[in-house]
Amino acid sequence: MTGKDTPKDVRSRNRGQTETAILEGAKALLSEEGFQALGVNAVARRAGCDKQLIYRYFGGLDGLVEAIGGDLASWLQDGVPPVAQPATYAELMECMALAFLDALRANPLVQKIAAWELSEPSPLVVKLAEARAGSLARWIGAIRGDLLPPANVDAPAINAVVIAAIQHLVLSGATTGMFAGVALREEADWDRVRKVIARMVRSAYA
Amino acid sequence: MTGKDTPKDVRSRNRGQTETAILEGAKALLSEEGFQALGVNAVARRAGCDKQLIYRYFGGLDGLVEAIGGDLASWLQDGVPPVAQPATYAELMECMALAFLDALRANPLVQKIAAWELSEPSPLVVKLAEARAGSLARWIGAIRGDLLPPANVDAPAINAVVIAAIQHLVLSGATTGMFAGVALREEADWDRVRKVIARMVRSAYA
DNA sequence: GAACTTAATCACCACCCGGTGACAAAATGA
DNA sequence: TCATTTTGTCACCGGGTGGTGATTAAGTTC
Repeated sequence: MTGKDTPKDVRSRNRGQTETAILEGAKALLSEEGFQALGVNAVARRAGCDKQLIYRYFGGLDGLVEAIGGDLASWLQDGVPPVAQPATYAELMECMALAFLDALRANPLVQKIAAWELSEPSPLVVKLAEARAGSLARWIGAIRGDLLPPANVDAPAINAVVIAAIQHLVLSGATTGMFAGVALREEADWDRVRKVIARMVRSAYA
Repeated sequence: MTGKDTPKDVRSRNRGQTETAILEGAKALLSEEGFQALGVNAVARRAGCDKQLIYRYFGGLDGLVEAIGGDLASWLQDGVPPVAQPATYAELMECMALAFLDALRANPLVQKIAAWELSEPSPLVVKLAEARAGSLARWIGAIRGDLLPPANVDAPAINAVVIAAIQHLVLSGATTGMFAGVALREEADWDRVRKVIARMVRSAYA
């Protein structure tokens, strides 16, 4: 312990470390304040460093957002427990819809990104949209297995409608706590939604 | 024609006129550029007057947004043709859902306001949300007539899910032109969505 | 025509934003 | 020990924003 003691000071002056500090700061800021607050100055303040480093290490906000998109690739695989493989495609999609609802509800970062996509069609955010869509598609493909949808229904469209409804209800619940007169705050409210969605998915594939 | 000719000059220097110019300018700006661009300076530029007048006549942006909300009260009644009264509640809701889809798709102003609600829970925008929700509730109440939903289903929740799906698909279509791998650009794409939604509403109330 | 009210404009403020260049300090290598 | 590269900080610029007097110009009334 002659020269290289106090290892916690080593943490400073470390590029990789500040890179992750910036990235995590940006993700936290986006989660908590929304995309409106995602600026160079705000991220730098949050990460506790100078904004110049954002330009140096990420090439500006664009690159930083792209990095966030990269982290987003597997947000579904992690949180969702391995579902017991159901017998029919209808059961599978019902269970998938409910899992998606809980996963999205527990992930404010993805919520804010989804809201961002609906508000700003800038090319910057299109990258994020593609990342999220790809993650969703991969997730569905992974748990689908060899089950096939009934031949006489438009399964992709049905799934899009179901996912759209879930996404919108979760976003509305997070902001206003209501939608179309239905409360979306307590867990009982969400049980109500779960019941209806399960019923609709089942009957749509019947 | 001694003194009061050139009546087009009279249009200037008229308070009511510039009030509506400001209000219409704000609505147009919101429709075309989104809520991010809705600032005092931008509205004044658009309306062709000084921003001071916004503070004088509306008490700032808040009052102006409130005025927009007031204009929003009857956006559904106007655009929707009087529906031929159907026989069952399921038929009624199916027809209402499709009418809502077209009405929202044709109204970029309401689209932008809906996106605003999902991105910013500020009290300013809550007023707008309430105005929109009230308009929706009144519209449904007006065309419901004496039809009652089946007793064994949670009709409000089902309707909320349907409206949420429609709203989200319309917003996604307007910005990214896709959702969950399903294209939302051509009219054929929307026919696909219409078919699926009609089918799901019908089966949900069966 | 003069006094007064109202509509509209202008000039200005502090503040925050994104972005950049110059500079200090720590590590690295000879 | 000295030179070089890397990491980090600071100061500054132009420009846009929300917000507020002070001022000018057009109607209105007597």
